[in-house]
Amino acid sequence: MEIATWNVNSIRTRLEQVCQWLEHHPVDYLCLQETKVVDELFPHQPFLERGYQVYCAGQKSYNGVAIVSRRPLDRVEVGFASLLPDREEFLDEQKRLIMGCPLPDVALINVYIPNGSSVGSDKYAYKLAWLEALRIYLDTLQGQSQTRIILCGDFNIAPEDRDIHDPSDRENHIMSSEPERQALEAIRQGGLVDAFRHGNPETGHYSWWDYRQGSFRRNRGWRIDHHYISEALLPDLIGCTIDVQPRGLPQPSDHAPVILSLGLEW
DNA sequence: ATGGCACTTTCAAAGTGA
Repeated sequence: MEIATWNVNSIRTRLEQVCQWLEHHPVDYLCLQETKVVDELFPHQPFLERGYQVYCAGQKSYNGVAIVSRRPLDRVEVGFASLLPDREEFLDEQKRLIMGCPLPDVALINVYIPNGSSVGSDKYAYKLAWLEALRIYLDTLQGQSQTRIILCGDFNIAPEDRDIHDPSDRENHIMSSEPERQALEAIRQGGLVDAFRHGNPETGHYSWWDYRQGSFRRNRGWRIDHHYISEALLPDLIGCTIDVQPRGLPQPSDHAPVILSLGLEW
């Protein structure tokens, strides 16, 4: 089973690149973030023609997630509300979470975690609240039925200094401040493993590069797009790789796709 | 200290991202 995550920064602008990429990398599930389109306008047809179906949860202009799938997903749900009905509704107003089950005891959760703007801002507080809700959501999901979890997406957090080209001043920087890292660590402590870091200890591997200052050419990036898997899935882990090729195309997304390979049988 | 680049939206200047 192959699963990719890719923040495409508008699915309609990136449609040709995404379809091209899928033809060379026919993954089973492609988890998209920042689709930036309402569901009625999501371009289903190009994916249907390539043997995929689309589960999407979008909004106008901002955010939006989707799972492009080669097989039907069971129990597809959008947002926190399906498991956390008492949670404040404002955390589901922005379309940032979609989940479905490839297998009865495996949940695939695709997230677009808030950026947070700057440390200490209102958006930063929203990001931390969203992360706390995600932690409770995952605990609830795991606790209910021993579901194994594949959690992927754009986390907008570099977990460690080796995930940043230049970690100086990281404490005051969005995506690397200590409260953000601790919030992600609290999620991970529910028994999740960073699939890329399992066997890739060295620095210099990134998934996002700023559009400005020739950041990609100079490999001045951040590793903020991740796959986390339940420890119970570790025996099935084959590998996790970042495909930097699309980032070098004309008019690219600022993120590269990250591919998870699992030896799971259908 | 600021902007640098790209995307979206009642079409063009502003909000957002990271």
